Amino acid sequence: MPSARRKEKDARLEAPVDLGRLNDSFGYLLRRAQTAVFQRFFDLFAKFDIRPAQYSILTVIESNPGLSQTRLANSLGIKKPNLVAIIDIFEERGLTRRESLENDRRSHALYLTPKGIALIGQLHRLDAEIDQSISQLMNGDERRRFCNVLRQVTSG
Amino acid sequence: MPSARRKEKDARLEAPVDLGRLNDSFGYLLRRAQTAVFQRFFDLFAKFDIRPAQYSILTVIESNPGLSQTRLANSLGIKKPNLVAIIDIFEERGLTRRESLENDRRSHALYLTPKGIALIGQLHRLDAEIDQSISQLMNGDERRRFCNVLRQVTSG
DNA sequence: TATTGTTATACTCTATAACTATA
DNA sequence: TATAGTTATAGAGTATAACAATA
Repeated sequence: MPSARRKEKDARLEAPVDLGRLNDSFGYLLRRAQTAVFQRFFDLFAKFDIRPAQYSILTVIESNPGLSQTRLANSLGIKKPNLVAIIDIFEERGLTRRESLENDRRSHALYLTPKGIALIGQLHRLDAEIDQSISQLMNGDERRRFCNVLRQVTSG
Repeated sequence: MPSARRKEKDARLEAPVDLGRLNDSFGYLLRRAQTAVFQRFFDLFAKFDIRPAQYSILTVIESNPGLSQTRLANSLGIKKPNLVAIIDIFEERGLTRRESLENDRRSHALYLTPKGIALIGQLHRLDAEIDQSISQLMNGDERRRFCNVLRQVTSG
């Protein structure tokens, strides 16, 4: 296909489609925005071989050293069975360790290793970078308001 | 386990976990909010055996009668191959139809059937219901601002 | 040579039931 | 009898390569 026609065709292909009611559907807008932000996380974290969910898990272990897998899973809305393989991989990579408790030997206390602590510091910087690129679209008051709205939406 | 201890244990299990930096991560808050809203869509649409992605597809066909599968897929950020089975199911259920084009017989023009039109009307009402429950957390100006921010985040 | 719709396929994410060892 | 962690497994959702028909 000649380049002129090619361009014409591309334009038609990318011509605006009317999204109709979706344009004003909070649920749809939220979905698309979340997907876009996730993609940025994915790309930025790729060089550390860390995915968004893994980042959130390391962050919670960092802030709550010694917590159990059940509490960790509940806090992030992850099912316990799906956490096992993730923690296994962290241990293989030397990022976290499971410590046995003397008073309840069913439970494991989770901790970051020094290597894990070093990594999460780098990841936080990337997270903050993404956050800043979004935050610049708003002023400080708006950002606080929107974060609160998002928290309210999440909890009920 | 006695009921008193049971309660004690539940409290400990549900005790607040510090999410650390995630508490101020727009990406994380967006993710959790989107998941929560999706769950509401999922539950509300269940009685029509329609999932959120299916709702968005029907909506775009409604607003752009005769568009092709490629344009439909591009507009919603869906890969073409993943659209095929969805449209097949719509046809089996008598919600949409593919019409052959005389000038380009590779392409199919998509249309809602009368049954599809009736259904999408009901779905829009449910979508509006969810939307209203979220919108009441803000005033009108905030909602418009927030939607604009979400659109900006989505487009880059 | 390029594009539309399609098939096949693989990978991730998520969800549930059931097991084990402890309590 | 109940709980923590685990295993196995099944279902969505999503991604890519490659094909046939058509342009």
